[in-house]
Amino acid sequence: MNSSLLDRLRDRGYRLTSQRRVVAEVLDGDHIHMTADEVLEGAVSRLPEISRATVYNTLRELTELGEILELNLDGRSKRYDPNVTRAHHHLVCDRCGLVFDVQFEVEVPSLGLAEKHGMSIRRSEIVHHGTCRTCTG
Amino acid sequence: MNSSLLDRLRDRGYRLTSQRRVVAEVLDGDHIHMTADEVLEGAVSRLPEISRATVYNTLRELTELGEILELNLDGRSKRYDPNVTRAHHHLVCDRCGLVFDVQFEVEVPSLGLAEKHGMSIRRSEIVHHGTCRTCTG
DNA sequence: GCACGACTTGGACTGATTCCAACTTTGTTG
DNA sequence: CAACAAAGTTGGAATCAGTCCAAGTCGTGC
Repeated sequence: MNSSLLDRLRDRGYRLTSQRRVVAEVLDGDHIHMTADEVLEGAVSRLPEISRATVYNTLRELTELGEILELNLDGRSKRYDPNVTRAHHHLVCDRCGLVFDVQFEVEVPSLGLAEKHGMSIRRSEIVHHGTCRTCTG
Repeated sequence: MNSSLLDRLRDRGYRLTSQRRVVAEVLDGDHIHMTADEVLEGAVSRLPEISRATVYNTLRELTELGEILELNLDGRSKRYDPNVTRAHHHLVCDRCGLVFDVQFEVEVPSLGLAEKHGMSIRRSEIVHHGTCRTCTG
């Protein structure tokens, strides 16, 4: 999954730098919703000289390519979700920012023409907001 | 609707200040999704000496009381939606931040126990991401 | 009308993210 | 394999949204 991501990058004319390799490596996994800072932290532990700017650049590129999803779940940091293939909902604790995936077999119904207001829709997401067990106390 | 919002505030022990009145007034409407800055701008035009901090305070209070919804649609500013009674989706342009309401008669299916991961869910939202006509160019 | 506590204020501060100009590296070409 | 150009990286400055705070103001109940 990860090597093929790097392949796809190269095929699209992106250079394979050690930085991109490391970021891809850090993001690998299934129920991952890391902030840019967490990605940086993981990247630094593998490649100490990597910079914050590069992590942000790479996350933007991967998002634009559709390889990861950029999530604005709470109003704090964006989170990045490498699971773009299996549709799923997100469950967010509004207090601490904790995120769970929900594999829920209900499709978001697609919109009719009138409802689209002339927009082209790229993706639809379902987010459940609440409070996690720890924060409920 | 607006006077009753002020009534509800007073009933809960909040003082009726001119600032709160003005913010409530600015937020009144049906398909409104203003940023804090836009609320401030509207408030200043009615009460020039109102401060940014007060607008933020009031928006937080109204959100906590459930009188408005706080939306994190794009990664930029939060937006505030006074329509809390009629369930609806949001349609967001990821380029310019434009928001439309979609009155769509499909409920978000509620989650089973296992899927809640021990969380208590307060609200569920559906967001459609895309590009608006202007930004598609 | 007074007093008390709730509310407001502006300016400093924080956290997240973007920008930038100089430097480095990759992939290509001869 | 050496050299080159373009793409990528860097760290630090800058921006943007939002929060915090101590001092001053004002709504409300008596």
